Amino acid sequence: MARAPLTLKLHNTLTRQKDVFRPVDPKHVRMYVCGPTVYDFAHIGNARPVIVFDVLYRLLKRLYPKVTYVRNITDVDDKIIAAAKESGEPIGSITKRTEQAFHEDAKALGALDPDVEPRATEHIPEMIRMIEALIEKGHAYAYMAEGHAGDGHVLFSVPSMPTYGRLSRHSRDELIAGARVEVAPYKKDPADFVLWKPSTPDLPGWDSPWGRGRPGWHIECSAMSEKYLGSTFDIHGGGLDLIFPHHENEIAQSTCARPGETFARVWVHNGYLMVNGEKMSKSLGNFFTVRDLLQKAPGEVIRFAMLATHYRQPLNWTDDALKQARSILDRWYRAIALCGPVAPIAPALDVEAIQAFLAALTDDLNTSQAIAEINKHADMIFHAADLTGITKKMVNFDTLKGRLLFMGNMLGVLRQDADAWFKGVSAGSGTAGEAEIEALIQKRNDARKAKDFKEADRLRAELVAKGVTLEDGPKGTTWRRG
RNA sequence: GGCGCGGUGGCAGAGUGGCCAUGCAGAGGACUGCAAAUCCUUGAACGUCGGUUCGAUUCCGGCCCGCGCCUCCA
Repeated sequence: MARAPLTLKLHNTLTRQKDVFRPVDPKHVRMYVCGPTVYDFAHIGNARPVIVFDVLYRLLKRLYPKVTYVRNITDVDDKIIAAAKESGEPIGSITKRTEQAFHEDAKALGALDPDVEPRATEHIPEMIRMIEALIEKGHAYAYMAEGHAGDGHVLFSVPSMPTYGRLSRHSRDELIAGARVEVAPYKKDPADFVLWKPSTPDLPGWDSPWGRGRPGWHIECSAMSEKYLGSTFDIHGGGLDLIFPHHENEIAQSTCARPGETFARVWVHNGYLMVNGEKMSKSLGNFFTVRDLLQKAPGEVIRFAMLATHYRQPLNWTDDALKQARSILDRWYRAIALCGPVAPIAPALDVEAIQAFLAALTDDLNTSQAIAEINKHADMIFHAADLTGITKKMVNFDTLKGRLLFMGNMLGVLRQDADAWFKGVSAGSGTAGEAEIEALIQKRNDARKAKDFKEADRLRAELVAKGVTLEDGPKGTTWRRG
């Protein structure tokens, strides 16, 4: 069979269209994604990019020999300071605890670890050096006026960069016209933004040429992406809401500090997570955390619900979406179980089912289409399992199973044993012990043998009440939770 | 005010200039003591008004509706 070439296409926010992805170095693809600010538990809006870029990471690893994925931890920020002030908990304790919680959540959602996870506080010298380079090149200025408000600020000079605003398609003039904030007196231009700000003795701070202070919000990503990926790299990702000002300002910092470099070539942004038709965000207060959700559903179900919608579409989070995610995963696990305990065979990638699946994923990460392809393949297994006699003997179930697992794993699901999936105690399932369940089933089967169907149905009802569903098959009775 | 996104069958949600999404739910049948699962069959959609076209849900324009960014946010 002719193997169709797999060309990855990604929607690039810079061009606002799907472009063929051409890495700077096809032997080594480099990607940076904005990670969490560690001051509070991750909500599911934060979880979306974690999952989306994890799928992209898995796909890139499949397509290229080497991938370096960097996701930062922002552990110095005014929101963290505010949280510490409010609760009285020391900053170091908040950031450490929250970072750990984030890692637990990411793991529960089936996300692979990034290759590098740099912390902002461990890269202050790199940031200071980049700010110095910007000042040298006339793209930044320090406001030094001892005793005056604003002393010790360093600002990026937006008018010094003619192409400022290309990513978000805002001109400097538009920004100023639409501005709803007062212009700080230490800014030369209303659009200028902070690279470095002074810290009072009670606040986290580092010595710098401009006195004791801390970095502005955007500089860490410029400094850390450069350190680990170089001044020009392939993909920069994050949520839609980071396009402006965060990513716009990163571009300004990085390209002005390193003339001739491109910084990120492709910008990939995931859409918002909505709840009741409104964007979910911490500032609106209409959010729930990944931890809360993990009490209601297994991480795999949450992850799947996230992938059922294309990553650039807004995703309205509902209980029903979770229910649907679970039922599709049930179907797939059922197909796996039907294949039997055979060892799955790693699939040839050029078979049609896999080609169609990969074609969907490489088309700007069309996970919805990819899921449809897996459904078709699951159907094939169900059909095959319904065959009888010689035609059934001709079916190679370990190959079919191998393909299904391959596709599932590309999406980061189907990670467990089918038996564990159906019988394991998980979030949202019943907790009756297996021995107790097996005993009731035995009693029911005795009743069935004695044709005491009234008693058999009573026992079934008892099991249903415990969250157990029975399936009587030719090989006996099997059960599952849910 | 400026910039931008979206409106697909009962629900969720892809996609396409002419034929199929996919899943759930629904209807009928097979199987089953009854179920569950599976199989077979099946109905159902492209906000609105114009334009381009042999033909538009798909391209273009107006309108209506919803949402977002311009300020901290994934």
